[in-house]
Amino acid sequence: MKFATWNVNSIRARISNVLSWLKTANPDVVMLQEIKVLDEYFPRLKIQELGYQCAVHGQKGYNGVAILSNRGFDNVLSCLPGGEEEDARYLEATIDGIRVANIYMPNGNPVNSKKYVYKLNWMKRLKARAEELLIEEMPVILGGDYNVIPTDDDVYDHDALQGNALIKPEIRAAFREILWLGYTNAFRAKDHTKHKYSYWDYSGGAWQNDHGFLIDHLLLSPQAADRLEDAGIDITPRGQKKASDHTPVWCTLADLADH
DNA sequence: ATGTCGCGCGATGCGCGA
Repeated sequence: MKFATWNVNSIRARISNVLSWLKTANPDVVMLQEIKVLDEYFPRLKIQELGYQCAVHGQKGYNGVAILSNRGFDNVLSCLPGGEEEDARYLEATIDGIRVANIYMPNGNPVNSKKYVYKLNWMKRLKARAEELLIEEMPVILGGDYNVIPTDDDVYDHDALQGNALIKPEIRAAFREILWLGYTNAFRAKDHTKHKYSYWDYSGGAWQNDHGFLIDHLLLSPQAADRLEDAGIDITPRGQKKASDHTPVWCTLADLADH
């Protein structure tokens, strides 16, 4: 069973790229971030034509998350518990016995602003939810755009990002706190190659020069990690016309029947 | 020749967020 996370930077601007990638990559579940659209304008039909159902938590102009599934959904939850819902950044559903949480973490820049405090608080709430999800001992995937570069080897030049919320030690520490609950970073469990990225800025020739960051992650609970078969980053969509600035990160879990 | 993109607003550019 193949899972992917992809910040598409507007689903309406990216629909051709997304449909094309679904056909090529054939994922079972896709977590989309920054769909930037109200639920009623989400291009459901085109996606349904490829055999996916859509759970959507949209917002006008900014943010917004959706989950695509070719195996349906149960128990959809569209707010991260433990605080006021300010933005559409969270969506959770059960798919084939796996609890899937789609995360669009606040960016947090500039530091020492309300936005930075908001990010730290959001991370605390996510940690609490991540801990709660472990209690039932079902497989859990926390996937999405974390806006966290976990180590200096996950960015082309950490000096260039000094003072940026994506690499702040306390942000990294908050990310590690979630991992230490017992979650495994799927990509890093399968690939230790340094300087592998999921995001390249549109400006300054970042893509052409491979000046990227690794900020999109799939975190697996122990029961999900036990079923991890493979994981990777599919950089092809980033090189295509009218690309998102992010590219899909994916993993495959063994089906229960094969396990 | 140029070099970021997408959005809303409500205009045919600008400011914002990323």
